[in-house]
Amino acid sequence: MFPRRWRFGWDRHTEVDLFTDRHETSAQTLSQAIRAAAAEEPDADGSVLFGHLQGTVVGLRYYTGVVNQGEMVGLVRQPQNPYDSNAVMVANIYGNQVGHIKRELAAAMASIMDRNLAKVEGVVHSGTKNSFTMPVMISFWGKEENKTTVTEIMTRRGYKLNTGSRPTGANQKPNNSQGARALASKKGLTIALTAEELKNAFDNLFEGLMESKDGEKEAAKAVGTPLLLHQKQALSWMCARENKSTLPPFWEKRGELYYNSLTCFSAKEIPERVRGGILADDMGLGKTLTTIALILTNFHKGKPLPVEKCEEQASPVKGKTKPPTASRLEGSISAGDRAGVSDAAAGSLSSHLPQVEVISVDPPDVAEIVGKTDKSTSKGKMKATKRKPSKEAPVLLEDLDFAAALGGSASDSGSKKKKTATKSAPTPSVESFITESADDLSARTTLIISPLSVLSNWLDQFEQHVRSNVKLNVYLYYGSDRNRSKRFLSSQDVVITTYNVLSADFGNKSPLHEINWLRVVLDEGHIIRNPNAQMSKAVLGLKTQRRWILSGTPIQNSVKDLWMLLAFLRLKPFDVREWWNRVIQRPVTQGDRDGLQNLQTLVRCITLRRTKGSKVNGRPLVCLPDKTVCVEQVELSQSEREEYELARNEGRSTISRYVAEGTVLRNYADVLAILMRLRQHCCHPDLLAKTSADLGAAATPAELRERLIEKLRLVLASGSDEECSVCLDSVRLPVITHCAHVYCRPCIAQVIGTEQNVARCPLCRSEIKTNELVEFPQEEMEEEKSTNSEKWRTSSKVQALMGNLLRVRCEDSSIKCLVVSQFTRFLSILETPLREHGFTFVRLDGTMSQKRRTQVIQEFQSSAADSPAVMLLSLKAGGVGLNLTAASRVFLMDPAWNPATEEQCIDRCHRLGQTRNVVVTKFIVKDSVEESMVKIQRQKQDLVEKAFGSTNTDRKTSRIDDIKALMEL
DNA sequence: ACCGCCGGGTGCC
DNA sequence: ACCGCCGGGTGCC
Repeated sequence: MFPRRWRFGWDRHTEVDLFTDRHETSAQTLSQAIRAAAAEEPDADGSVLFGHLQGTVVGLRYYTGVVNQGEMVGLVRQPQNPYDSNAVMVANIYGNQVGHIKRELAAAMASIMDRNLAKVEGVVHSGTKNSFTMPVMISFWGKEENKTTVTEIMTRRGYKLNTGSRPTGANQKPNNSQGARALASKKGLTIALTAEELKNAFDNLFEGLMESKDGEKEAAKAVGTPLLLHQKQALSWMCARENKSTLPPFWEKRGELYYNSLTCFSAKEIPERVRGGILADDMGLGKTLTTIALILTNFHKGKPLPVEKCEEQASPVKGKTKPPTASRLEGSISAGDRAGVSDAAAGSLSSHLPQVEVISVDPPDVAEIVGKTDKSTSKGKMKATKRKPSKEAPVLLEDLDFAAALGGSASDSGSKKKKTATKSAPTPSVESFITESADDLSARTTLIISPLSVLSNWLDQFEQHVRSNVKLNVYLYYGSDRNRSKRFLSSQDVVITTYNVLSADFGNKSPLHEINWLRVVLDEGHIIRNPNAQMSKAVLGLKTQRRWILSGTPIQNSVKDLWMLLAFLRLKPFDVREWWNRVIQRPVTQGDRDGLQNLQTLVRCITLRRTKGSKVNGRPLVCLPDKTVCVEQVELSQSEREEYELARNEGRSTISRYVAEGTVLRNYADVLAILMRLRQHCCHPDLLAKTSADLGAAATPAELRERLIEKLRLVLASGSDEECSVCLDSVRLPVITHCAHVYCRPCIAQVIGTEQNVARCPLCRSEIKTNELVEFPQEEMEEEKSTNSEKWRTSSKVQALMGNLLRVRCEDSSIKCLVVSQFTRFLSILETPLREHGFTFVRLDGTMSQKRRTQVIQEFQSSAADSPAVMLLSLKAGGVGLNLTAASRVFLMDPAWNPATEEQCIDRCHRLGQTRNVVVTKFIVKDSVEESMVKIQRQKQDLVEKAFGSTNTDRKTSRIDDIKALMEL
């Protein structure tokens, strides 16, 4: 009798769940259980298929979960099951239980699952209509080293793992490479992608994800800054993603059911929509502004956020001073403001005047509600909790935005005619609406989570882009005295905090995790890519209706990075790691084209990305001012020329000897040093001092090596831009091999890694080992800056630069200049004449701390009268993101091997935000190695443009050719 | 009759 | 479950 009674208990339990909250509790608890199990989900990477076997799902009649033909099911251990501690539950995608695995098999599986020896997965191919049992295909995946153990365990219990090819996924599609190849031969289908193709596919995954049909949308009136065309498109897209109830990718309606074509799962209820997405525009295209516009434009039901308007225009919002009237709100609002964020921002936050008036853009019902709730809360601020949907919801077609929202598409650009709105708003289909009942209209607040470093930027941008007469409640949730009142926070329009604060609060009665947000925005969302990080968990724990990720670089390393983003967006069913792994990650990493195709579809559906180069209707998103590049030939003085020729002849004879011997590559370090010396001669004689270590005759090969490496250290430490012959780009994280060749560490590591036996240097075929690679700081600290002005002397190139700088200053003293060199010591030399001629300047090189860099850039970018006019910039300093738009003249003091490096540098000022025409001057010494370098640069560019097909060997010989050409041999 | 066989009751873990 | 298994009813051909 006992078991029977217990079964009643179990049944009653589920029944109670069904009664109380069908869609929440029962499904939720199970899916939570699965989610919890999935948290331990091992990485699918590197797992191999051990084999598969047919099993049986029993007890179907006790559960409500149904499955379709070909549907993937989850196999979840149930150690607490009172009948059998080995129990394995079978559940569908939504976490609804389907049944159990038959006892004996479950026992075998349990011993494997509990010891984490394999990940066990199920697919149901037939018998889905059965009432009592159904067959299930069970496959075992895990680390290679566990394969025999797993096979043994199963064999011991009488289960044989089949290893032949078989359908692994839904739809009987092969998603492992063997299967794919086997099929390929039969059906002429695709074969697995190569690693190369895969990498390219990732790189391009996010490219060009502009949904062309989305039209544009004007921002609400409260947005003071006019949006650019592409920003209106983004706004339109974002509003549509928040308002329209399009099914998530791979879901389709089949009769009464919603069906997922990848997992073959179907459900009666509409899958939870992703209300939000990834805005992955390039930096500088205005993600922040677009987001601010979204907040103000798309409140509930597609209407603008009800904002109060200040009667008086008195508040000097743009100023840095705190308005005197701020006192009332100050106490509550600015509690955390001062924790290190700019005064200007804090000023704006508390600058709202008490006298308020509802802006009339809102339909009457909303206005009324605002009026009512106004007094119900403290101090005249709006509170949203009492807000309720108005039943009648009068449709005001005068409200273009709203009409557009009704029509399910945004307004045409510029078509402001009311009749357009009326016409283009056909009877809205139920489909295109938010299910209003499911909407919590009481949610008001947008929570923005950002890295600390850009926190102040948000505040600045709110201030800059929100009309100064609009009272937007923005609260900075930061600092030890931050206001943790839920009531207070959820009455704000916007709450901004950092990832660190969020994760510090998490699990600690965090108010942020109890509030029902209207919208959560993750700025630089790619930083939450590690699902195990506390930060990520804290982000996933937030309750919100709409979710956005802003990121210029959504994928940093691999597909894996994407999961966290999809999980945050709650993209069903991939927010559960198992489905993501099974349907996307594993197929993709194994090179399955369908998997990649699915991934692309997935990403495409939720992402908008435009790059600086993107075009809309054939026109670039943003028009940059002109850029002119000119070369200025520099003639060496007689004494300089003599010194140069001396060095050249010496070097030439050495190198021609190497060429004759065919040992150029073996003596590469020496060759580079010779070239370096010549290049330094072209700039300034004093550059040579430290790099002229004499090679001399070395006693032992080891000693020789030592010296070669030392020589290379000097070459690289001087800031020279050298090329890695693996990636053919400028070396990044340079390392020197024992044979004295320079590569990027990742590049050479890959070369060594892919070699089965002994790895050989790509340049000279010497044996190389990882532990023999010599590393050094990217740019070594300059030796004491003893370029004392007494011994200081000029050079032709210095003269040429100074002439230009003086001329520019004479013509227009507001023009700022970048002076760029590969040689940081050259920059030091240049400081003397700059000072002499009264130029204010700053310097940016690789040795500076991140903090100092930002400081310098800020100083330089300032438009203040006493801000620096010149920046001395080391060619490789800073990343690509550097913004130096204050400058409009660029002087490239010396040519780089890699023209792309120069381009990158120029792009730091010729980019979004540049208002002036940019003039670039390259100084090239006539009849010198520099001229030859320019020639080679051009050839390289041609090569790159003609074909990517040049192999490594081609490049190696061309490197020798380069050197011969440089020395005119 | 301490068996075989029949047929009804019953059924996940 | 159109099964297997259990256990009661039954019993030559």
